[in-house]
Amino acid sequence: MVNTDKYVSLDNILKWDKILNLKIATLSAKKGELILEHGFKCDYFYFVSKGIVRAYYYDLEGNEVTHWFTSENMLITSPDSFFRNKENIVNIEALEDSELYLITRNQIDTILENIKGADKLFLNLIIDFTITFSDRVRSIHTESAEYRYIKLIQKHPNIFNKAKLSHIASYLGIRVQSLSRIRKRLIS
Amino acid sequence: MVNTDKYVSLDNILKWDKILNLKIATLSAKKGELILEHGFKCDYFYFVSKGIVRAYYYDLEGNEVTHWFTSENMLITSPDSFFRNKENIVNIEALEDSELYLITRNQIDTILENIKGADKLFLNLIIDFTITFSDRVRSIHTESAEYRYIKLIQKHPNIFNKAKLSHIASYLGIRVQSLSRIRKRLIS
DNA sequence: GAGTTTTTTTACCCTAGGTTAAAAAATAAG
DNA sequence: CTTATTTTTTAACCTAGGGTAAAAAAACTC
Repeated sequence: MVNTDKYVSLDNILKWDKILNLKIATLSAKKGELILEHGFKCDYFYFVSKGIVRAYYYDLEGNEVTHWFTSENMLITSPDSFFRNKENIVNIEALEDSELYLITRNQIDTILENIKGADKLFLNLIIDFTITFSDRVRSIHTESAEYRYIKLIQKHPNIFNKAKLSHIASYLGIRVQSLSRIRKRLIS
Repeated sequence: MVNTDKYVSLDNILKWDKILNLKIATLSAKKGELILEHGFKCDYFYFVSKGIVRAYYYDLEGNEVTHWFTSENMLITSPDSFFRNKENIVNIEALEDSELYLITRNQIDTILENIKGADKLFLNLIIDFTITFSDRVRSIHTESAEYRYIKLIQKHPNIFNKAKLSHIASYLGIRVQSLSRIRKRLIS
Protein backbone atom coordinates (compact mmCIF):
# COMPACT_ATOMS: atom_id res chain seq x y z
CA MET A 1 0.00 0.00 0.00
CA VAL A 2 3.05 2.24 -0.08
CA ASN A 3 2.78 4.98 -2.67
CA THR A 4 5.88 6.34 -4.29
CA ASP A 5 4.28 8.63 -6.87
CA LYS A 6 4.65 12.34 -6.54
CA TYR A 7 1.32 13.43 -8.04
CA VAL A 8 -2.31 12.45 -8.19
CA SER A 9 -2.25 10.56 -11.49
CA LEU A 10 -4.79 8.52 -13.41
CA ASP A 11 -2.93 5.40 -12.27
CA ASN A 12 -3.40 6.44 -8.66
CA ILE A 13 -7.06 7.20 -9.13
CA LEU A 14 -7.76 3.86 -10.80
CA LYS A 15 -5.79 2.04 -8.10
CA TRP A 16 -7.54 3.80 -5.23
CA ASP A 17 -10.89 3.26 -6.90
CA LYS A 18 -10.20 -0.47 -7.08
CA ILE A 19 -8.69 -0.92 -3.60
CA LEU A 20 -11.31 1.14 -1.77
CA ASN A 21 -14.24 0.37 -4.09
CA LEU A 22 -14.98 4.08 -4.49
CA LYS A 23 -16.95 3.75 -7.74
CA ILE A 24 -15.55 6.98 -9.13
CA ALA A 25 -17.88 8.28 -11.85
CA THR A 26 -16.73 9.17 -15.36
CA LEU A 27 -18.09 11.69 -17.83
CA SER A 28 -17.75 12.10 -21.57
CA ALA A 29 -18.21 15.62 -22.88
CA LYS A 30 -18.49 16.56 -26.54
CA LYS A 31 -16.70 19.63 -27.84
CA GLY A 32 -18.53 22.74 -26.65
CA GLU A 33 -20.50 20.97 -23.91
CA LEU A 34 -20.73 22.38 -20.40
CA ILE A 35 -19.24 20.08 -17.76
CA LEU A 36 -20.03 22.35 -14.83
CA GLU A 37 -22.47 25.25 -14.71
CA HIS A 38 -22.18 28.22 -12.38
CA GLY A 39 -24.85 29.05 -9.82
CA PHE A 40 -24.82 25.70 -8.03
CA LYS A 41 -22.34 23.80 -5.90
CA CYS A 42 -19.30 22.19 -7.44
CA ASP A 43 -19.33 18.61 -6.18
CA TYR A 44 -16.36 17.22 -8.04
CA PHE A 45 -12.67 17.37 -8.47
CA TYR A 46 -12.46 16.70 -12.21
CA PHE A 47 -9.59 14.66 -13.56
CA VAL A 48 -9.25 15.23 -17.30
CA SER A 49 -8.09 11.92 -18.75
CA LYS A 50 -8.61 13.02 -22.35
CA GLY A 51 -9.19 16.36 -24.05
CA ILE A 52 -8.94 19.98 -22.99
CA VAL A 53 -11.35 21.94 -20.83
CA ARG A 54 -11.72 25.60 -19.98
CA ALA A 55 -13.05 27.28 -16.83
CA TYR A 56 -14.56 30.73 -17.20
CA TYR A 57 -16.79 33.19 -15.40
CA TYR A 58 -18.58 36.36 -16.43
CA ASP A 59 -17.49 39.91 -15.70
CA LEU A 60 -19.96 42.67 -14.78
CA GLU A 61 -20.70 43.42 -18.44
CA GLY A 62 -21.44 39.76 -19.13
CA ASN A 63 -18.25 38.97 -21.02
CA GLU A 64 -16.77 35.50 -20.62
CA VAL A 65 -13.43 35.58 -18.83
CA THR A 66 -11.24 32.48 -19.01
CA HIS A 67 -9.92 31.54 -15.58
CA TRP A 68 -7.76 28.61 -16.59
CA PHE A 69 -7.28 25.75 -19.01
CA THR A 70 -6.77 22.11 -18.10
CA SER A 71 -5.47 19.45 -20.43
CA GLU A 72 -4.84 15.75 -20.19
CA ASN A 73 -3.84 14.21 -16.86
CA MET A 74 -4.58 17.35 -14.91
CA LEU A 75 -7.21 18.16 -12.32
CA ILE A 76 -9.64 21.02 -12.26
CA THR A 77 -12.32 22.22 -9.87
CA SER A 78 -13.86 25.35 -8.39
CA PRO A 79 -11.76 25.48 -5.20
CA ASP A 80 -13.94 27.68 -3.06
CA SER A 81 -17.09 25.83 -4.03
CA PHE A 82 -15.69 22.30 -3.86
CA PHE A 83 -13.63 22.81 -0.69
CA ARG A 84 -15.52 25.60 1.05
CA ASN A 85 -19.04 24.86 -0.05
CA LYS A 86 -19.59 28.30 -1.60
CA GLU A 87 -21.82 28.82 -4.61
CA ASN A 88 -19.80 28.03 -7.69
CA ILE A 89 -19.14 30.91 -10.10
CA VAL A 90 -17.26 29.15 -12.88
CA ASN A 91 -18.45 27.31 -15.93
CA ILE A 92 -16.32 24.49 -17.23
CA GLU A 93 -16.64 23.57 -20.90
CA ALA A 94 -14.95 21.04 -23.14
CA LEU A 95 -12.80 22.61 -25.87
CA GLU A 96 -12.70 19.25 -27.61
CA ASP A 97 -14.26 15.84 -26.98
CA SER A 98 -13.10 15.00 -23.47
CA GLU A 99 -13.20 12.26 -20.85
CA LEU A 100 -13.25 13.03 -17.14
CA TYR A 101 -13.20 11.26 -13.78
CA LEU A 102 -15.45 12.87 -11.17
CA ILE A 103 -14.06 12.63 -7.65
CA THR A 104 -16.18 13.67 -4.66
CA ARG A 105 -15.08 15.13 -1.32
CA ASN A 106 -16.12 11.91 0.41
CA GLN A 107 -14.00 9.88 -1.94
CA ILE A 108 -11.02 12.12 -1.23
CA ASP A 109 -11.63 11.75 2.52
CA THR A 110 -11.79 7.99 2.14
CA ILE A 111 -8.53 8.03 0.20
CA LEU A 112 -6.86 10.27 2.81
CA GLU A 113 -8.00 8.01 5.62
CA ASN A 114 -6.99 4.71 4.04
CA ILE A 115 -4.02 5.28 1.80
CA LYS A 116 -0.76 6.02 3.53
CA GLY A 117 1.05 8.81 1.70
CA ALA A 118 -2.03 10.08 -0.12
CA ASP A 119 -2.05 13.17 2.09
CA LYS A 120 1.28 14.23 0.60
CA LEU A 121 0.03 13.63 -2.94
CA PHE A 122 -3.01 15.83 -2.41
CA LEU A 123 -0.93 18.40 -0.56
CA ASN A 124 1.43 18.50 -3.54
CA LEU A 125 -1.48 18.82 -5.90
CA ILE A 126 -2.89 21.83 -4.06
CA ILE A 127 0.58 23.32 -3.65
CA ASP A 128 0.89 23.23 -7.44
CA PHE A 129 -2.40 25.08 -7.73
CA THR A 130 -1.12 27.71 -5.33
CA ILE A 131 2.19 28.08 -7.16
CA THR A 132 0.40 28.36 -10.50
CA PHE A 133 -2.00 31.08 -9.38
CA SER A 134 0.62 32.88 -7.34
CA ASP A 135 2.89 32.99 -10.36
CA ARG A 136 0.01 34.10 -12.54
CA VAL A 137 -0.49 37.16 -10.30
CA ARG A 138 3.23 37.90 -10.50
CA SER A 139 3.16 37.52 -14.25
CA ILE A 140 0.15 39.83 -14.67
CA HIS A 141 1.79 42.47 -12.49
CA THR A 142 5.26 42.42 -13.99
CA GLU A 143 4.91 41.34 -17.64
CA SER A 144 3.17 42.87 -20.66
CA ALA A 145 0.21 41.15 -22.32
CA GLU A 146 2.37 40.65 -25.41
CA TYR A 147 5.12 38.90 -23.46
CA ARG A 148 2.63 36.72 -21.61
CA TYR A 149 0.98 35.74 -24.90
CA ILE A 150 4.28 34.65 -26.41
CA LYS A 151 5.13 32.68 -23.27
CA LEU A 152 1.78 30.89 -23.28
CA ILE A 153 1.95 29.84 -26.90
CA GLN A 154 5.48 28.53 -26.46
CA LYS A 155 4.83 26.75 -23.18
CA HIS A 156 1.42 25.23 -23.88
CA PRO A 157 1.02 24.99 -27.66
CA ASN A 158 -1.30 21.98 -27.25
CA ILE A 159 -3.77 24.03 -25.24
CA PHE A 160 -3.50 27.38 -26.93
CA ASN A 161 -3.70 26.08 -30.45
CA LYS A 162 -7.08 24.56 -29.62
CA ALA A 163 -8.52 27.59 -27.84
CA LYS A 164 -10.27 30.48 -29.55
CA LEU A 165 -8.53 33.84 -29.49
CA SER A 166 -11.31 35.22 -27.30
CA HIS A 167 -10.53 32.51 -24.72
CA ILE A 168 -6.85 33.36 -24.74
CA ALA A 169 -7.46 37.11 -24.72
CA SER A 170 -9.65 37.01 -21.64
CA TYR A 171 -7.19 34.65 -19.97
CA LEU A 172 -4.59 37.38 -20.53
CA GLY A 173 -6.95 40.06 -19.30
CA ILE A 174 -7.35 41.85 -22.63
CA ARG A 175 -9.94 42.03 -25.45
CA VAL A 176 -9.85 39.91 -28.60
CA GLN A 177 -9.23 43.03 -30.66
CA SER A 178 -6.18 43.86 -28.59
CA LEU A 179 -4.84 40.33 -28.90
CA SER A 180 -5.37 40.52 -32.63
CA ARG A 181 -3.41 43.78 -32.65
CA ILE A 182 -0.62 42.13 -30.65
CA ARG A 183 -0.52 39.19 -33.06
CA LYS A 184 -0.25 41.54 -36.00
CA ARG A 185 2.61 43.39 -34.31
CA LEU A 186 4.38 40.06 -33.72
CA ILE A 187 4.25 39.01 -37.37
CA SER A 188 6.01 42.11 -38.71
CA MET B 1 -3.91 13.41 20.03
CA VAL B 2 -7.14 14.11 18.17
CA ASN B 3 -7.19 17.53 16.64
CA THR B 4 -10.48 19.31 16.11
CA ASP B 5 -9.14 22.67 14.91
CA LYS B 6 -9.75 23.71 11.36
CA TYR B 7 -6.57 25.72 10.74
CA VAL B 8 -2.90 25.77 11.53
CA SER B 9 -2.98 28.12 14.53
CA LEU B 10 -0.38 29.33 16.99
CA ASP B 11 -1.95 27.01 19.56
CA ASN B 12 -1.40 24.07 17.23
CA ILE B 13 2.17 25.05 16.50
CA LEU B 14 3.05 25.41 20.18
CA LYS B 15 1.34 22.12 20.98
CA TRP B 16 3.12 20.23 18.20
CA ASP B 17 6.40 21.81 19.15
CA LYS B 18 5.96 20.55 22.71
CA ILE B 19 4.66 17.07 21.91
CA LEU B 20 7.22 16.31 19.19
CA ASN B 21 10.08 18.37 20.61
CA LEU B 22 10.51 20.16 17.27
CA LYS B 23 12.37 23.19 18.68
CA ILE B 24 10.65 25.59 16.27
CA ALA B 25 12.76 28.75 15.97
CA THR B 26 11.38 32.24 16.49
CA LEU B 27 12.42 35.55 14.99
CA SER B 28 11.88 39.15 16.02
CA ALA B 29 12.00 41.68 13.21
CA LYS B 30 12.02 45.44 13.69
CA LYS B 31 9.95 47.65 11.40
CA GLY B 32 11.59 47.81 7.99
CA GLU B 33 13.82 44.78 8.52
CA LEU B 34 14.10 42.04 5.89
CA ILE B 35 12.92 38.65 7.11
CA LEU B 36 13.68 36.83 3.88
CA GLU B 37 15.90 37.97 1.02
CA HIS B 38 15.50 36.89 -2.60
CA GLY B 39 18.24 35.01 -4.44
CA PHE B 40 18.53 32.12 -2.00
CA LYS B 41 16.30 29.28 -0.90
CA CYS B 42 13.33 29.89 1.33
CA ASP B 43 13.69 27.40 4.19
CA TYR B 44 10.74 28.38 6.33
CA PHE B 45 7.05 28.57 6.55
CA TYR B 46 6.70 31.79 8.55
CA PHE B 47 3.92 32.07 11.09
CA VAL B 48 3.38 35.73 11.98
CA SER B 49 2.39 35.77 15.65
CA LYS B 50 2.66 39.56 15.94
CA GLY B 51 2.91 42.41 13.43
CA ILE B 52 2.42 42.73 9.70
CA VAL B 53 4.78 41.61 6.95
CA ARG B 54 4.90 42.20 3.21
CA ALA B 55 6.25 39.98 0.42
CA TYR B 56 7.48 41.71 -2.71
CA TYR B 57 9.61 41.12 -5.79
CA TYR B 58 11.08 43.36 -8.45
CA ASP B 59 9.76 43.91 -11.96
CA LEU B 60 12.04 44.25 -14.97
CA GLU B 61 12.56 47.98 -14.35
CA GLY B 62 13.57 47.32 -10.74
CA ASN B 63 10.35 48.54 -9.13
CA GLU B 64 9.15 46.80 -5.99
CA VAL B 65 5.91 44.92 -6.56
CA THR B 66 3.95 43.79 -3.52
CA HIS B 67 2.87 40.17 -3.84
CA TRP B 68 0.90 39.87 -0.62
CA PHE B 69 0.53 41.03 2.96
CA THR B 70 0.33 38.82 6.03
CA SER B 71 -0.88 39.90 9.43
CA GLU B 72 -1.21 38.26 12.81
CA ASN B 73 -1.92 34.54 13.04
CA MET B 74 -1.33 33.94 9.36
CA LEU B 75 1.36 32.03 7.52
CA ILE B 76 3.57 33.22 4.72
CA THR B 77 6.25 31.63 2.58
CA SER B 78 7.62 31.53 -0.94
CA PRO B 79 5.68 28.46 -2.15
CA ASP B 80 7.79 27.45 -5.12
CA SER B 81 11.02 27.90 -3.18
CA PHE B 82 9.90 26.33 0.09
CA PHE B 83 7.95 23.45 -1.45
CA ARG B 84 9.71 22.99 -4.79
CA ASN B 85 13.23 23.99 -3.89
CA LYS B 86 13.43 26.74 -6.52
CA GLU B 87 15.47 29.87 -6.00
CA ASN B 88 13.37 32.30 -4.02
CA ILE B 89 12.39 35.54 -5.77
CA VAL B 90 10.50 37.33 -3.00
CA ASN B 91 11.69 39.56 -0.22
CA ILE B 92 9.70 39.58 2.99
CA GLU B 93 9.90 42.65 5.18
CA ALA B 94 8.33 43.68 8.46
CA LEU B 95 5.93 46.63 8.11
CA GLU B 96 6.00 47.01 11.89
CA ASP B 97 7.85 45.29 14.74
CA SER B 98 6.93 41.64 14.28
CA GLU B 99 7.36 38.21 15.84
CA LEU B 100 7.53 35.06 13.75
CA TYR B 101 7.77 31.29 14.14
CA LEU B 102 10.03 29.63 11.57
CA ILE B 103 8.82 26.18 10.54
CA THR B 104 10.99 23.94 8.38
CA ARG B 105 9.96 21.30 5.84
CA ASN B 106 11.31 18.58 8.12
CA GLN B 107 9.24 19.86 11.00
CA ILE B 108 6.13 19.81 8.80
CA ASP B 109 6.94 16.25 7.73
CA THR B 110 7.35 15.23 11.35
CA ILE B 111 4.01 16.81 12.19
CA LEU B 112 2.31 15.10 9.25
CA GLU B 113 3.74 11.74 10.24
CA ASN B 114 2.92 11.94 13.92
CA ILE B 115 -0.19 14.02 14.38
CA LYS B 116 -3.41 12.44 13.23
CA GLY B 117 -5.51 15.02 11.42
CA ALA B 118 -2.62 17.42 10.74
CA ASP B 119 -2.73 16.49 7.06
CA LYS B 120 -6.18 18.01 6.79
CA LEU B 121 -5.08 21.17 8.59
CA PHE B 122 -2.19 21.70 6.19
CA LEU B 123 -4.35 20.78 3.24
CA ASN B 124 -6.86 23.40 4.36
CA LEU B 125 -4.12 25.93 4.78
CA ILE B 126 -2.84 25.43 1.25
CA ILE B 127 -6.39 25.34 -0.12
CA ASP B 128 -6.88 28.79 1.39
CA PHE B 129 -3.75 29.98 -0.39
CA THR B 130 -5.12 28.62 -3.66
CA ILE B 131 -8.52 30.21 -3.16
CA THR B 132 -6.92 33.54 -2.27
CA PHE B 133 -4.69 33.68 -5.33
CA SER B 134 -7.32 32.25 -7.63
CA ASP B 135 -9.75 34.93 -6.51
CA ARG B 136 -7.06 37.58 -6.87
CA VAL B 137 -6.68 36.64 -10.54
CA ARG B 138 -10.46 36.83 -10.99
CA SER B 139 -10.54 40.18 -9.24
CA ILE B 140 -7.73 41.63 -11.38
CA HIS B 141 -9.46 40.48 -14.56
CA THR B 142 -12.99 41.59 -13.75
CA GLU B 143 -12.72 44.60 -11.42
CA SER B 144 -11.27 48.09 -11.82
CA ALA B 145 -8.27 49.21 -9.74
CA GLU B 146 -10.55 51.73 -8.01
CA TYR B 147 -13.04 49.08 -6.97
CA ARG B 148 -10.30 46.74 -5.79
CA TYR B 149 -8.76 49.56 -3.73
CA ILE B 150 -12.05 50.31 -1.98
CA LYS B 151 -12.58 46.60 -1.29
CA LEU B 152 -9.09 46.20 0.21
CA ILE B 153 -9.39 49.15 2.54
CA GLN B 154 -12.76 48.00 3.77
CA LYS B 155 -11.84 44.36 4.17
CA HIS B 156 -8.36 44.69 5.66
CA PRO B 157 -8.12 48.15 7.29
CA ASN B 158 -5.59 46.82 9.80
CA ILE B 159 -3.16 45.90 7.04
CA PHE B 160 -3.77 48.67 4.56
CA ASN B 161 -3.65 51.48 7.08
CA LYS B 162 -0.13 50.37 8.01
CA ALA B 163 1.17 49.96 4.45
CA LYS B 164 2.60 52.75 2.31
CA LEU B 165 0.61 53.80 -0.74
CA SER B 166 3.39 52.48 -2.95
CA HIS B 167 2.96 49.05 -1.37
CA ILE B 168 -0.79 49.10 -1.96
CA ALA B 169 -0.46 50.51 -5.47
CA SER B 170 1.89 47.78 -6.64
CA TYR B 171 -0.32 45.18 -4.95
CA LEU B 172 -3.13 46.51 -7.13
CA GLY B 173 -0.91 46.51 -10.20
CA ILE B 174 -0.81 50.29 -10.64
CA ARG B 175 1.61 53.16 -9.86
CA VAL B 176 1.52 55.32 -6.76
CA GLN B 177 0.57 58.33 -8.87
CA SER B 178 -2.42 56.47 -10.24
CA LEU B 179 -3.51 55.37 -6.78
CA SER B 180 -3.18 58.94 -5.61
CA ARG B 181 -5.36 60.02 -8.51
CA ILE B 182 -7.93 57.35 -7.59
CA ARG B 183 -7.93 58.50 -3.96
CA LYS B 184 -8.53 62.08 -5.04
CA ARG B 185 -11.43 60.96 -7.23
CA LEU B 186 -12.92 59.07 -4.28
CA ILE B 187 -12.89 62.06 -1.94
CA SER B 188 -14.92 64.30 -4.24
C1' DG C 1 11.53 72.47 16.23
C1' DA C 2 14.74 73.40 12.17
C1' DG C 3 16.45 70.66 8.74
C1' DT C 4 16.65 66.42 6.14
C1' DT C 5 14.52 62.57 4.04
C1' DT C 6 10.64 60.05 2.61
C1' DT C 7 6.03 59.79 1.06
C1' DT C 8 2.15 61.62 -1.31
C1' DT C 9 0.04 64.65 -4.49
C1' DT C 10 -0.36 67.27 -8.75
C1' DA C 11 0.35 68.23 -13.54
C1' DC C 12 1.54 67.40 -18.25
C1' DC C 13 1.94 64.53 -22.03
C1' DC C 14 2.11 59.55 -23.72
C1' DT C 15 0.69 54.66 -24.60
C1' DA C 16 -1.48 50.17 -24.17
C1' DG C 17 -5.49 48.58 -24.40
C1' DG C 18 -10.84 49.52 -24.54
C1' DT C 19 -15.07 50.55 -27.40
C1' DT C 20 -17.75 50.45 -31.35
C1' DA C 21 -18.49 49.05 -35.80
C1' DA C 22 -17.56 46.94 -39.98
C1' DA C 23 -14.85 44.00 -43.17
C1' DA C 24 -12.42 39.75 -43.99
C1' DA C 25 -11.51 35.11 -43.10
C1' DA C 26 -12.51 30.75 -41.44
C1' DT C 27 -16.00 27.08 -40.05
C1' DA C 28 -20.07 24.82 -40.22
C1' DA C 29 -24.29 23.37 -42.37
C1' DG C 30 -27.05 22.28 -46.06
C1' DC D 1 -19.96 23.88 -53.82
C1' DT D 2 -22.96 27.64 -51.65
C1' DT D 3 -24.82 29.89 -47.97
C1' DA D 4 -25.05 30.98 -43.11
C1' DT D 5 -22.64 31.56 -38.92
C1' DT D 6 -18.80 32.23 -36.13
C1' DT D 7 -14.23 33.94 -35.49
C1' DT D 8 -10.63 37.09 -36.47
C1' DT D 9 -8.88 41.31 -38.18
C1' DT D 10 -8.90 46.26 -39.13
C1' DA D 11 -9.90 50.94 -38.23
C1' DA D 12 -11.08 55.30 -35.83
C1' DC D 13 -11.59 57.29 -31.68
C1' DC D 14 -11.51 57.07 -26.35
C1' DT D 15 -9.72 56.25 -21.53
C1' DA D 16 -7.30 54.39 -17.57
C1' DG D 17 -3.22 54.30 -16.15
C1' DG D 18 2.11 55.05 -17.20
C1' DG D 19 6.39 58.16 -17.28
C1' DT D 20 8.64 62.17 -15.87
C1' DA D 21 9.18 65.89 -12.97
C1' DA D 22 8.27 68.95 -9.45
C1' DA D 23 5.60 70.65 -5.41
C1' DA D 24 3.41 69.68 -1.03
C1' DA D 25 2.93 67.09 2.97
C1' DA D 26 4.39 63.95 6.36
C1' DA D 27 7.80 61.57 8.91
C1' DC D 28 12.09 61.12 10.84
C1' DT D 29 16.66 63.13 13.06
C1' DC D 30 19.54 65.56 15.69
